[in-house]
Amino acid sequence: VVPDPLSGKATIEDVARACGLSRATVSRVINGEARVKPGTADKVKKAIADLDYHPNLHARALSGGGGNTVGIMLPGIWRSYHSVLLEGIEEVASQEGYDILVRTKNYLEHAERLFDEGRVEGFLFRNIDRPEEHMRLFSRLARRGVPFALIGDALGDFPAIVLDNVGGGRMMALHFAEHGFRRVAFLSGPPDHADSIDRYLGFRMGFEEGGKSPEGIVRIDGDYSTRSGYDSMARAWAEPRPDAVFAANDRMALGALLFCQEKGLRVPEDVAIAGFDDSFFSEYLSPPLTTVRPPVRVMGTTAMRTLISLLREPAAKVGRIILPTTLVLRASCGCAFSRGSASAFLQDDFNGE
Amino acid sequence: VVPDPLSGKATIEDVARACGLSRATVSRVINGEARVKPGTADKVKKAIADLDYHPNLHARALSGGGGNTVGIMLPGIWRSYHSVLLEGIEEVASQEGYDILVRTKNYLEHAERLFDEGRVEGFLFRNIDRPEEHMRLFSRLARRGVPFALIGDALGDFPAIVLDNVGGGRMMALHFAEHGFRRVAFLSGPPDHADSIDRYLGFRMGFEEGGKSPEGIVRIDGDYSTRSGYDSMARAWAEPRPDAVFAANDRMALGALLFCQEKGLRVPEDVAIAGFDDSFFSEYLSPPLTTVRPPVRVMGTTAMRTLISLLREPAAKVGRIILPTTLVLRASCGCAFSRGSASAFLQDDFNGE
DNA sequence: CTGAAAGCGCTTACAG
DNA sequence: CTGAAAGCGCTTACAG
Repeated sequence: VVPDPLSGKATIEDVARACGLSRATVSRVINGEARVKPGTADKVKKAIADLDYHPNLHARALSGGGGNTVGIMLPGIWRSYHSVLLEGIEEVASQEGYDILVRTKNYLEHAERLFDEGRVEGFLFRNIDRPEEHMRLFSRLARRGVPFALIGDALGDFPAIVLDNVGGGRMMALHFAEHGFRRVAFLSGPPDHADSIDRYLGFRMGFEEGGKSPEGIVRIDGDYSTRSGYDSMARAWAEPRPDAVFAANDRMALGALLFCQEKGLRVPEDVAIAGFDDSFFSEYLSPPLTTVRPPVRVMGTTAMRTLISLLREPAAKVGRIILPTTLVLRASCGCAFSRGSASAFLQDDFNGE
Repeated sequence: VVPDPLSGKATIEDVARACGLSRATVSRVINGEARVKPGTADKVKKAIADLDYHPNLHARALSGGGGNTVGIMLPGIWRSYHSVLLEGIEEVASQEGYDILVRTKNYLEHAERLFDEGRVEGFLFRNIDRPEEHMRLFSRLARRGVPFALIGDALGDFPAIVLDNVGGGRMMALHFAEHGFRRVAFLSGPPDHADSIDRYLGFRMGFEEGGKSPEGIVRIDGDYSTRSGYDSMARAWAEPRPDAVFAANDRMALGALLFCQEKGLRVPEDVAIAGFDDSFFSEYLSPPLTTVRPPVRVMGTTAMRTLISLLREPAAKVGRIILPTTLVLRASCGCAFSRGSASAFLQDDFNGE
């Protein structure tokens, strides 16, 4: 009675017939309902295996079963960061029986449609720019009761998985203090950007905690770009010279590094430099960049877990979940790892690309 | 008559009622069928807009409309490569009205289920390892008539979008010849790996074409790993010394570079080095690595176009599509770009991470 | 514990 | 050009 697997797929009707039961009973077995006689369930399971039966998603979803699909909206530019995030998300999704629909472009225009069409039941957003437009979308979704969570940047008070920026800044300051740096420049992002502000606050806090006077800190506003890191470094490099520079992100740290290269300043001998993000390029710079690493993969798993709990309990109140960062010490702060990456590459059989 | 958008979604029935027509007619308008009176169509469209109606995917798919979703199966380790690929794929998918289901892990086990459940109608695979298992899966899918295409590595004679490895090797050889290199080492991947073989063949071809004797080429087999690049370079660095080294991939080129660093050899003064892939780290090495760049984004768009044509015409015969590569000249081959990346970073407002 | 039946929201011959 | 009706493959009260 095994049907030709080539000719169409088996349906629940085929299974029911094969074991002499009704579709309803088969359905109950599939969905793991309690009230089915064990012997009956076994017969059904056998028939399912024999026929290589797979319940049709669309029929299930149509009749109220739910599509078990979520939309993951990522901006395209995140590259490796976004791949790691996706891995974390997928790991949890897979465990919980969800599939993932991904969009990296124009998701602002498509998100609602995906939901309206019944294609996805909820969303994870990694929003980074255009806060007003995101805010509008999120408000609409919230009003309609669509489950979603944000990754990375909080906006409004929607459920969000964010970084402990204060803690990251603090750790870096404590490390700077250990190195004995007294005069430091903080190359800030946009002065009104929450992440940058928190990194700065944490940095001040840690610096004092490390026994240094916060008077030794100069803050220079920028805009996160490599260019602005370069420019801010140029401004920072005035009398009295800083011992070290902490940039609000790695791109700005790279800009600062380029300035030093151009001026013939040695890093870390003349000035130490550190960043934030542990961007993919940071370990390849010369010297390799000391930085703060976000727990990217964990952000993914946490976000997906949060979304799933929201899917199951839409009324649940979820606020902000704050994830701790890690200090990554490389040569640019003066730690003796200079070009040590070489041996690491060889040992791990470095999996570049 | 505008229903509260909060309370459930409008159905085709709502639209039909709103304009006093039948569901069939509304359906025809939605699907752009010809035989509908223009005036009627307009009324329907207005009602659709008024009610903010979106056809339910599952109902559509169930009644034969097709789910317009494809599965993209990528190995997790590709990082930035895989993001760019996805962008290309998504661009075309979006234009053609398809959505994308992504899996980066365990897709070998899940691919068939995704199809069996009706979740996806076809696949794009970026397979890189375990050829036997992939081969088994692909054969089964082909037997069942499931549309799919491979990206990057061809396997069997399934539809595949591949790189012009011969052409890439040839371009590098021609460039080496211009530099006047006469003795060169080719650091090969596994001796039976098609990509590596083609890169080698192209290289020989180009070297001769450039007026140099292929006798000057030494080939050393490896396995693509950084470690093996290091070891092969150690073997290559024997009398008579090579002027230049071409590695079958950037990871091996990195290994070669590490060997040189350790031995105090200057690159490119003592020996030039080039790779293949333009891996994300290649431009950050010191010196930045000369390499061959695959058209990653175009591979994505081409793959998706191919899949869509297969979806529409399952019987169509699609073979291998070979895409050209680009030579990327940086400092490691002796071109005067030494550390020139700096200015490039600043000009483009380098979008790292 | 099990089954008959209604219904999910569409599409598509079949009539007219 | 348009509509009534069947059907896609499930789930889920409702009976028993």
